[in-house]
Amino acid sequence: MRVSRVQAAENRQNVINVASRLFRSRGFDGIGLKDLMEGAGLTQGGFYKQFASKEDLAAQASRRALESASLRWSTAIAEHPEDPLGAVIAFYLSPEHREERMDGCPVVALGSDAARQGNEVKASFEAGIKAYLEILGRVIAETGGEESSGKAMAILSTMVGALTLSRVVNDPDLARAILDAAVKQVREAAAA
Amino acid sequence: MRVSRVQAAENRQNVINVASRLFRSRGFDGIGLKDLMEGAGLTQGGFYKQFASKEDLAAQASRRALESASLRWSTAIAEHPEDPLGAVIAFYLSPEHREERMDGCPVVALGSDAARQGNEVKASFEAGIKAYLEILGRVIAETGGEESSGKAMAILSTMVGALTLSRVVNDPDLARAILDAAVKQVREAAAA
DNA sequence: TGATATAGATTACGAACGCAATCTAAAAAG
DNA sequence: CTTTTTAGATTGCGTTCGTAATCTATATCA
Repeated sequence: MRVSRVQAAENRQNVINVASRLFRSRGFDGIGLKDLMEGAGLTQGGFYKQFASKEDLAAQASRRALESASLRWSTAIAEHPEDPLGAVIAFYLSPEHREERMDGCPVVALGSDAARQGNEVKASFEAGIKAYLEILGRVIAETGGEESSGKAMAILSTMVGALTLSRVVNDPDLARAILDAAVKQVREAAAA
Repeated sequence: MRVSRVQAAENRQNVINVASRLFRSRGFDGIGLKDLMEGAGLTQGGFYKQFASKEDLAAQASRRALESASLRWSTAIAEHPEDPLGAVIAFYLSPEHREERMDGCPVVALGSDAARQGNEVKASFEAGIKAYLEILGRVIAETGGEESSGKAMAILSTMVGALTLSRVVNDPDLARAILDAAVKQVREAAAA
């Protein structure tokens, strides 16, 4: 059945939102177009009226996921203006974030997949990473010394790496120790 | 055709070695059993005489990849006993390693895929990560202060995260800046 | 040494699933 | 009312993992 123009646009956005979560939880190759569309309450048939290809959707879903992720950073910071860095660390390097693959950071959930994708997907990630870095750079500029750009890159690296490592080990104690070690190093690096 | 016992064992090892490289370059879901076996000069049919399932092979290939990776660390350190940390950094955080997905660090090449796999695959990663941490811990103990265990975790996080980030962006300058920033932070963290 | 059982490999097959394209019917827009 | 746009069904074709039947050279044992 057909729906109104605004409805169609709404459906399209819904597909992107659903895909941004399903890709994160199962990987780009881990879910097919059929399940993807059904997850949005539609059927596979209409897919190619909305997207050029699966990779097209992957690029758009990646952008959406990264936008929502950096929005989460901004929100956390706005809620704790007295300790912005602590606010970001508190949720990013938490055991909860470790379990929350579907709604968590797309760089960790899809990083190694994204490295194998085409330029469109990478462009989405690049934009999102730049947004992360800008936010981090502002937070650090207030706190510590200079060269906040490079420092932001190093801190983001530590955070992404720690969450990645914590997810690929079985031992929950080791996972937690890695996150804790990262918290400590990020604090020290930001203050230096 | 049937081959000798030692030949069969050799073939088996060869499949694991080939898989450890092909999985890294295309992802666990990015390559099928047919291409995997053909890459080892065999055919798809015999696969289940050697492995219980695709995930079984994934677990064994992951272990093999991580063993070869930490061997590379040890070799680099042995070649530069005067600056072991610098030796590891020099190749791990290099633009060459960024391009070299097929033979590079499996944590970066397969990290987000591995997080979605079962316990066997994760066990392989956990063992490899512990090997990384042990090597790093020894290197740091010589160089800087105490609490080398947590420090090693933080440093490994930074290295894994930086290489991951450098691979998911298109801009080569940004990729390089991220690696350089990580080099700096790792040096400082180790000396602290 | 010679007969036999069997491991290792091959081809073939099946059911499910992948992405993509085409066609249809219907509703919205003009 | 006519044109456009859309959801959805259907179809096509390749590929996926896994199983089964077959073949043959190797181990094993008499």
